[in-house]
Amino acid sequence: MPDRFAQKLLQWYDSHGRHDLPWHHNRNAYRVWVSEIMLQQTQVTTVIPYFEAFMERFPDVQALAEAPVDDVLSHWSGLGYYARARNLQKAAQTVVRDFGGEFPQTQEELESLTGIGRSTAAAILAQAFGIRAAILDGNVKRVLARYHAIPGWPGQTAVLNQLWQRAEEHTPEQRVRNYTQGIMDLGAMVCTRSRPACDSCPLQHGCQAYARRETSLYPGSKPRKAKPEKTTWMMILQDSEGRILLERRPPSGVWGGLWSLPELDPAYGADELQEACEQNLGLDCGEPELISGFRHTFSHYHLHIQPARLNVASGSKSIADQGHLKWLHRHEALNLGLPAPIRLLLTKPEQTALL
DNA sequence: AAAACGTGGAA
DNA sequence: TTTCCAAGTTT
Repeated sequence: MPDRFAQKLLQWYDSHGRHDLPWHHNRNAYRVWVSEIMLQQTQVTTVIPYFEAFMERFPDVQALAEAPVDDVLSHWSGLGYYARARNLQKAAQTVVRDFGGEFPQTQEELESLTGIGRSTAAAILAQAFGIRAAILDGNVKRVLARYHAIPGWPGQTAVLNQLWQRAEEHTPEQRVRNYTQGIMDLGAMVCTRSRPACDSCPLQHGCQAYARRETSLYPGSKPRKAKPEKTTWMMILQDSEGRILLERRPPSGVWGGLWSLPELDPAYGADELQEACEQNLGLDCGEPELISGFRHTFSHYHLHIQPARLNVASGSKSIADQGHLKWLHRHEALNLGLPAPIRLLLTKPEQTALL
């Protein structure tokens, strides 16, 4: 019995798939690569404006490799998973230095570039070079888990291995570019997470989950865990010129590499805030003004952010623009790749007055 | 193997 | 309001 899976999918793609996304134009390995990295765990509609601006500023791998890292991060600000941006530039430098500015065309070499894993490498091979390679993103996982009624949560290695095997089986020799785009489109537009449009699905015949009317059971859901609650101080330090102090965050950890308001351990307590601030930053600070905090929810925990505003004597400018600290005016600060919640703090109308 | 890594939209 | 999860990879 011949496998009609790819054939039916390609037929559907020709009339119903997405043929007009920004990275489909002027297609080359660089544009495909950047789009694939941006699209990791990120929806298409979110990525599009970032992709356009990024390509305007960094039109090729050379431009990206040579750019200041702050420039790269600022173009990523608000997109999340900032390690992607740092890895992207590092990989660009590798491509320029080790591959003569041309992207390699093997799975192994692509995966050697930081930020490129199995699925992204395959996507680049298929999309940019038309080389047969199986992808397995969230869309494909959902389509295959349903089509073959594969039980369990894809986060489990055993489940993931079955999905990869099916992905490899179905990937055709011909038209891989359209096939990989098509199966993602099907997952995004027809085989959706909730209320899939099975009546207009080209793979309805043969779909095990549909045959049992159990599409909602696949893929299995992630076991839920309670999110830990964390607390932190965010200091708004302002000098007599109205400038605020920013610090560069360490490369690992949340908002890695971005500039943010200086953060202080909540263990200090509100009463020790001034002293702790002076001690940590080496400044003469005034009395802290506590501002009502807010809770920010991350993937794995809740963060209670407690802002505090301090006026800093302009005499204590010795640390200005040294190391990881920087005095900036508000309009300059917004262009430095500030993480979204902090940008929120700086720009929300009801909170702007704080600065 | 499991946790960490972000943000915005949908349910 | 809270949870889930979306074109995953790294540690």
